[in-house]
Amino acid sequence: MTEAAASPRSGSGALTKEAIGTAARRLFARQGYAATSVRAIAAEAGADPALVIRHFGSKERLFLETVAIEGRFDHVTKGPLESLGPRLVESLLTEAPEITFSTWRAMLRATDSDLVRSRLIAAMEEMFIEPLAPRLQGPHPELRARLVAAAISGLLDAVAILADRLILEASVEQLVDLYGRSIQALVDG
Amino acid sequence: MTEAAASPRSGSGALTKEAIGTAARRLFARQGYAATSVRAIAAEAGADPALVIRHFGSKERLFLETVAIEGRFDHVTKGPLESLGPRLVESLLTEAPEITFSTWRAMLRATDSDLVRSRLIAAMEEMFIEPLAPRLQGPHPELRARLVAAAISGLLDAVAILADRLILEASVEQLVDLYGRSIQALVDG
DNA sequence: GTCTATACGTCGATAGAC
DNA sequence: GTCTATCGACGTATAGAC
Repeated sequence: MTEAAASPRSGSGALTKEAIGTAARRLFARQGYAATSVRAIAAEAGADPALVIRHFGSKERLFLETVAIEGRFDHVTKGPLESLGPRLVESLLTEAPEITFSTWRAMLRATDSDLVRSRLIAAMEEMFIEPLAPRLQGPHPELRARLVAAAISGLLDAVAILADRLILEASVEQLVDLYGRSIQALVDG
Repeated sequence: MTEAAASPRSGSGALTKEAIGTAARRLFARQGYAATSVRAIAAEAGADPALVIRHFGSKERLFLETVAIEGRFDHVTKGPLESLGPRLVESLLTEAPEITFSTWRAMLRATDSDLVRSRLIAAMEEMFIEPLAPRLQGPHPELRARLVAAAISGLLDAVAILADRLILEASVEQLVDLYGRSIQALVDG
């Protein structure tokens, strides 16, 4: 009866690991990697700090298992090339944008870690470059695909890291039109 | 004669502060904020760890005083609008790019800190948005200026954070042509 | 197999003696 | 101005109780 937390807690076993994962996901998304301590995650999950390490090995691996990028842009990258730029921007801004933004924010800030950086690079390649590069016409298709990914990174920086008010408050239509057409120039080559 | 470091060290006073600043600049650029300890900076400068805090107040303030963005793009943003995109990209990739990249890397990863984030936002506004927004023709000039800054961020992410090999090994001419024209689409509106 | 208790080494930062 | 001693918090590890 002297417990301080609000989550499941002891008794079951594997439920604790899940509670730790949920707490970690929330805290990492809200405060980032460095500002989130293992002890804070444990407290939020109602578990002992040692259990966090016991279950996940390290704070770094907990982060990787918990803040995975799951963005699915297949339906965009497989669609018609002539409208790919605008559709990419629209998808980014309308399909669960809060999750996309907080994940980008957390991962990018944690790229001090080689493991996190590798994971982010792999995610970008899987989501954008691999599906896109083989489809692009004209010279340097892979380079152009990578520049499309760069442009996406920039938009994510603006909204998720720098929190650019004017961009955040602009209508999706405006951003799709302006930034989407800019990306389309890379797609068209 | 039992000293372990290679820099000035005690005797003078104000020279020590400068030695600490130099060491901090180098270590922050090489390893980033989180991975660089106050003790490591002190060791590199041949000074006592307590002096680092004594002279700069905190690790955070030392970072801000030492890893300032000094990028000067006035000569680009004041030049002819019809070639601004390509000239921005060329300037970014040819004028002391290592310093630009390492500074971007260090600051972006440290945006957990409100102070660092504010400083980065201010630098982006001062370098790109303020000189650009009043000059752009057509609708939503400030929004478009901010999207230009976003595109720049994306290119910096690709080379400085994700270390995209294909982009890093591409010729400046190719990148100026491809990404510069993409940015130019934002400038032209 | 979970979990608790405890500990180790390092961190940023401070207080106070030289 | 500089250094010594120390603080509380951190990530991590382990020994041993349930």
